[in-house]
Amino acid sequence: MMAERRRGTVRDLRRDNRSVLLWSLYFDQPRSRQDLSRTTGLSPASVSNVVRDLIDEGIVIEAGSVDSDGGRPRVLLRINPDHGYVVGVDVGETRVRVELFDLAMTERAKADYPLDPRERGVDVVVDRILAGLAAVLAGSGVGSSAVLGVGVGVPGVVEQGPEVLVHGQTFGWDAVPLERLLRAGTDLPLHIDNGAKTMGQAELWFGAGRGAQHAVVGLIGSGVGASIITRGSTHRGSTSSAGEWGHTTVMVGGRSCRCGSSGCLEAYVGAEAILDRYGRALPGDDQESALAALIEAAATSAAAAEVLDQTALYLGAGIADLINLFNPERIILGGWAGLLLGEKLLPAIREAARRHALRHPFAETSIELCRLGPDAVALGAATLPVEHLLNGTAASATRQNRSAG
Amino acid sequence: MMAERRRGTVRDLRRDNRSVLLWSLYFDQPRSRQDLSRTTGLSPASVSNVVRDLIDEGIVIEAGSVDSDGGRPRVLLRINPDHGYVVGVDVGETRVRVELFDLAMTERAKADYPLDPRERGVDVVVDRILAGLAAVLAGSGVGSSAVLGVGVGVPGVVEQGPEVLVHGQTFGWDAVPLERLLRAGTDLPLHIDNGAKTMGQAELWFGAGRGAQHAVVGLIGSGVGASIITRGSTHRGSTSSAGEWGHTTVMVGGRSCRCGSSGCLEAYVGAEAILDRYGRALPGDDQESALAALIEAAATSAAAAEVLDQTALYLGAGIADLINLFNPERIILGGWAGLLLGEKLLPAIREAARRHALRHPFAETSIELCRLGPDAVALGAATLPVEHLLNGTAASATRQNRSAG
DNA sequence: GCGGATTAAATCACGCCATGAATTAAGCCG
DNA sequence: CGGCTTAATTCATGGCGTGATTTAATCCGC
Repeated sequence: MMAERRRGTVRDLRRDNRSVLLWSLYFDQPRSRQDLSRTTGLSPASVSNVVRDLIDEGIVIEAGSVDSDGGRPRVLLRINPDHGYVVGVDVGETRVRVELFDLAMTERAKADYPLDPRERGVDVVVDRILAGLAAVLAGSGVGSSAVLGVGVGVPGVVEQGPEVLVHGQTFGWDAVPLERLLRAGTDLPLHIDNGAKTMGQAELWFGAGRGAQHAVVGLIGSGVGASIITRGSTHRGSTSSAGEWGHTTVMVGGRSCRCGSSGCLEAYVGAEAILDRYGRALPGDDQESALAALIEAAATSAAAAEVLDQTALYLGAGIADLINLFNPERIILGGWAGLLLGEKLLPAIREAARRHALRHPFAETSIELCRLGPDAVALGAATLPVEHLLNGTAASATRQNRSAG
Repeated sequence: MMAERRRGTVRDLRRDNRSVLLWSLYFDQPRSRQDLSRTTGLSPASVSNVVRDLIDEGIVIEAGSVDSDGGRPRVLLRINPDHGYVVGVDVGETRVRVELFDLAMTERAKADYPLDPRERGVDVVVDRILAGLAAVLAGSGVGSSAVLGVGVGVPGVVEQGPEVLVHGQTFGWDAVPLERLLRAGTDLPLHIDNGAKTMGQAELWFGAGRGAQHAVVGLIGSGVGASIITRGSTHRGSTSSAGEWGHTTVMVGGRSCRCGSSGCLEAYVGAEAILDRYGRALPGDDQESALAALIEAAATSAAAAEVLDQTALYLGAGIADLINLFNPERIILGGWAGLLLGEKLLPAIREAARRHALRHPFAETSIELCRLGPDAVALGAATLPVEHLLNGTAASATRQNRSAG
């Protein structure tokens, strides 16, 4: 049942080498066999052998050749974007979004369902997801058998045990067996993860985190979360709940937080907290436009400017904590509120972080903004099945199970 | 030069399997081949083959057999404690300690040199280390060629680049090439690391952290540091300075810290800070006895009790931050001050951590005290060459270089 | 337009590996 | 002292990566 990743046999060696080649190619296309041999350390002979298999399977295709001056031209290789398709689902606080991508992560179809805050029941969300799945398949003309898997990003903690359980505080979900519930409506491989983590992975693969081994993607919306990347992959901790940056304490005995504690970072720099600290009416009927208005007002209102100054101070301290503890190469700030704040306050945030972090690790860390838009949650969710394809884990096995089941 | 860890060839596969067997055996001795086959997943045939090599090399020896009722008895295997020896060095703030162990980590010799705070120059420390090395070799009768390597735990950040550099704030060291300097006096393999990290590794291997995949070892002395273990090994970050727990901000705009920032955890729960916060004269001419006296006084003095209550509060908040960010299985509290405080305050610390951490990850985390004494820094440093032996990296290569040089 | 030079890629022979099956070793028990 | 049982080794087999060799595909100079 459990796809125990075996090691130790000579066959696993091949799978690993194959995986190394696929990863290398996926993030640097197109490339020649020679080039792959150099960067992976595998011999040209092995690259040839493995690539032949990959071409036979249709994962890799030849893509023209590069001119030479006096020798056989190098044939360029790339991942076949149409070898398979992946679906990413973003279960957000106000909507369920489903997107279908090819392997080059080009969007091929999209479906969007608003989610009434009063009806965040599991069954409603499951319905939306399955409806969206059917819609993107129909809309793109992609057959179900061509889909490698479905990634789902959800709010709350996702416990990756023998049965995947979702604990979503904001949704009132407690130990919801989302995978099992979705299984009733689809037999595609499912990958469920926390939305902040999928968004972090999207930034890591395609955004501001490209190439980083150690990074933290901080997400500021109404609340505050983070995705922590160590050694090139997302840190989950012992029960998959790592990355709760928003509830680290930056002020012992400070403002009370909706989590029940006090002095949490989220109680100062979350959008809700910022607006609450300002304490006056602002134009805009939602948090997003209200925060934009507050930032606008800071040019003329001392009170607004003061709130933003404080926000930069606390946020800088929170970032400094990440730098001191993790020593990352990069801190990437995102989320809708993070981007709004970052555009205006990034210099102030950097300065506050500098003051609160140790000199040496701070000097080695760059603080940047996310490069991908709010769709990054779905995009990141869609990378989950791709990750399995590149690793050579389960993908084909699950496919077999599926056709056998 | 650089011992690039190769992968991909069928030979590396053998090295990996060998390593798996060695690790498995090292932490669960003695065991039969059968047992090893079961727990590692390797076939009995492979275990036999690899073990034969290991016995030929002298790393593993047979150690009796287990009675059977009606079958050939299982032969028990264990690591040969005398296959080689390792040296651990603890460069502390007030002394240099050098210890020699066999592979079972039984201490075979020890040398101790006080370090005058006025003479913490690099040359003095190097002299002490080399003198201690000579002393433990002489004292144990172990020949230099039988030593697998020397681990050195130092205060400050250790940058593991092409040349190992030590940045020690308390010692006034800036980019000190300690390895190169020691190399002038010995040709043994050297492994240099931060003292908090070596101590963390000692607790992970032999103390309160045994078996944990994710843990944080928090060390409280005059200052505050930590060793963060993720996926079973120490997290170093991009420039090896990760784990600076003491300088995370628990109180924006709070007490100023010797690092130049303010509101650092260390400015509240470091021994120096605690004594400073109490602000009255205490019996005892050093921090250690003064802190003990303060804890003693808390039984009768409301002011002393108040200081300790506050300490537990801040420390609990700091621990909660670790829990929220890392979601570890265990938090292990150590350092001389950490142990003093922990003995009295552990319930209060746990309660403060509970209040500041999210419910779910807190419930999955145990908060304990270190089990090893203050010698753990040297012990942990000595595990560094053992780690290389178990991994099959460099050890033999370095040995060859040595005899060739 | 054609051979030689040049570089890329595929093929081949070899050595090494893990493994299931078969075999040998080493003890119990009646 | 033979069966019986279990541990450990040995053997034959199929895979694998690799350096050396061969084939493929281009350019260049004449």
